[in-house]
Amino acid sequence: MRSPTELGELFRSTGRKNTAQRQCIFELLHGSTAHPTAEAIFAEARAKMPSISLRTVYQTLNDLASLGEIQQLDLGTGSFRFDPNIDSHHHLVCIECGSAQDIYAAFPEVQVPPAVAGDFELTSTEVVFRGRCASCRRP
Amino acid sequence: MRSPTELGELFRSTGRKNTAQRQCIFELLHGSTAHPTAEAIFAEARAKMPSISLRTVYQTLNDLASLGEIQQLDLGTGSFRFDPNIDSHHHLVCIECGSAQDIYAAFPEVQVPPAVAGDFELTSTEVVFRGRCASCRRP
DNA sequence: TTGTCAACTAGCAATACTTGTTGATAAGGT
DNA sequence: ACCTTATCAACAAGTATTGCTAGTTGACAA
Ligand SMILES: [Mn+2]
Ligand SMILES: [Mn+2]
Ligand SMILES: [Zn+2]
Ligand SMILES: [Zn+2]
Repeated sequence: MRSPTELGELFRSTGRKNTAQRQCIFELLHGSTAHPTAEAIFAEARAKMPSISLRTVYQTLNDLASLGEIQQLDLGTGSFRFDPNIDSHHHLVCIECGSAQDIYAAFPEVQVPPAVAGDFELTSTEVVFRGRCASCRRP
Repeated sequence: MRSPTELGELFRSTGRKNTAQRQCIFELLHGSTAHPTAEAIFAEARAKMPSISLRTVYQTLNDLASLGEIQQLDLGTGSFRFDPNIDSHHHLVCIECGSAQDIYAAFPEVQVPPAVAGDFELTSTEVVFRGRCASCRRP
């Protein structure tokens, strides 16, 4: 995703408002690699802006996602994860603590078998590796 | 998963009871390839047993899953899908109607990159293809 | 700078899916 | 047939997300 300043301009140019709450969320997301949930972002935002509401966090995340600035991922951990990395990539997810990390690898062999592919209009291919992360293995 | 009769015996031998409601659910799942939700199974079961409760359906599905007779899949469609096919396989999911079909293909090239693999204990690798199915394409 | 107005915020209600609880019931070993 | 206890059905509660609304605020133009 773009810088907080650029996102402010993007929001204004699309008829949205560039509010302090939104800037706060932009800054938290920028450069984050933790794949936070809405609740996690809410907790961080609240530390800087105690009055911010969870509803505003969801609203802003949804706006960013529909503008294509972040990805909303369902990694099977019970709630959506938000990812400022919009490149095509895959994920490694800990089944114990839910932590997720990027896997940058193209898997060109992963294709829908020809027998099925004809009738189906493919839009995305997701690979999720699951297991236990280093810190969950050493207790 | 095994036949409804065998599942009845399995339930009894694991200290569970083989009730009419459970047999009904076993029969609905047996040979099904639709990856139904709990609600879908509830609707079908209710047609045959009007008094069955949704709670009982969830209970039985959870029992089957913990016995390893079915898989509980999160395909990102909002609710769990239940799969009597317990072989290792992947899925093709329609983003419009939510229909899911099996993809039987081994992707041996799909591996966690070595730089990451060392610290991570891998338990499963899931591939989900998303797009629009044949009937959703022709309106 | 200031006025105008649509968009936004916060708080709370509602929804969707799943699990917890409980008195009554019925399966299954003896 | 009896007794024990898992299960049943109904309802309540929990979790994640979205809907609603009255008051507030940012953006744009005069
Ligand atoms: Mn990512
Ligand atoms: Mn399947
Ligand atoms: Zn972990
Ligand atoms: Zn479809």
